[in-house]
Amino acid sequence: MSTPERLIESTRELLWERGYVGTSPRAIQQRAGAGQGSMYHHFKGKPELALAAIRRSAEERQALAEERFSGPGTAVQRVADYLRRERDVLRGCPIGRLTQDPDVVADQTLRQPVADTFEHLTGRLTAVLTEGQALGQLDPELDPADTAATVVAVLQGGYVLARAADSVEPFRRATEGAIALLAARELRPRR
Amino acid sequence: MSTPERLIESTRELLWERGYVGTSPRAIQQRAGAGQGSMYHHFKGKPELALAAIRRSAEERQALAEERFSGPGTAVQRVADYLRRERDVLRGCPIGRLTQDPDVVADQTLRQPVADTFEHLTGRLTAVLTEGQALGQLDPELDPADTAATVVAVLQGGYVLARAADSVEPFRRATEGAIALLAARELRPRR
DNA sequence: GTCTATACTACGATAGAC
DNA sequence: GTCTATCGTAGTATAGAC
Repeated sequence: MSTPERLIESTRELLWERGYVGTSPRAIQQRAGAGQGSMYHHFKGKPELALAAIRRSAEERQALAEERFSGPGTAVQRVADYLRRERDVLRGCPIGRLTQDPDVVADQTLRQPVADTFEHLTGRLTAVLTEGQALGQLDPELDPADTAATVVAVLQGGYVLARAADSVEPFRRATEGAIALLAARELRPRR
Repeated sequence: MSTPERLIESTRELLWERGYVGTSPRAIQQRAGAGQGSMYHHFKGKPELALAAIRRSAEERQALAEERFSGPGTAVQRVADYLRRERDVLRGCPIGRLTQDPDVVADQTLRQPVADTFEHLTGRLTAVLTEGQALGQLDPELDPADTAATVVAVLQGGYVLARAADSVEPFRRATEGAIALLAARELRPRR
């Protein structure tokens, strides 16, 4: 891997683990096996490097979600698949994490990819739910956009609860609870 | 207010705004209007001060939640009241925020009050839902513990979405979506 | 109790040699 | 492109005077 590439990847890992304030240029260089001068040759500084890292993580996250949304099954099944996807729950969400970083949230440029990711996620979920209603799988009374936001929030909140408890159990409960609530709104296929 | 008191309050504010890594003894002293020597006279250092601050915020949070849970109304109404409580959404949750701080999560002593808060919250919500079932207000098929975790997660995730979007709108959608899902499980009173 | 002085490390970056 | 030197500021604390 090239040096800029290694720097970006190291930054991604560190942002995930320690956030923006907790990530120093020094730490990035060490993890990337690059020197001081090397880093500042390829990037203007910490903010520029962080932006590259955040953008990449955001794209990755959106692609990962897409895999599940475009899978087989009814609307509820696809949402359930998304919520049950294998996740490294205790590590938390590399994107959601950044919302707790005042320096990221305060900087329009750094916040944008984070905002985009959640908008994209919510939008795709809304589409899945709307489609489910159109196919007669799902109660038409359900508000797709609100419900989509609920699903994404359960996921993000599940990470929070899991890290607080140092256990995946609350995450599992939260997601299964949401799936059950959603499943209750499924319609029987009329034949 | 006494000096130790002012130091704790300043630490609470800073932990909320900037997290553990982002909060320096210097900043605490300045906000509290206390000198270097003064702070180290009353507290051994940053971790001890943080512990006092986190404990206080955790207690405050639990008390605030209790107000809603012990209010009037059906189970669903009380949960809805809790979710709709006035909140400074864009500031985020002072407790949930700490789960993104690796130094807090890694330290058993600092993490404990955070874990306690969410356990207490989930436990009380579980009780409210169980009571609702016992009173015939709520579908007995609903799993109270899972659903309680879902509700707390929606709240925490709602903060994340709101901060990402720099808008309270996703928070509102997520909570209203959850309330609607829950309301659909209410039973009509038989008379 | 509070203040000032002092200490050492890390942060975040620039300069200039190679 | 990468390295080393250097820089000024902040982090986190201790020591000792008042």
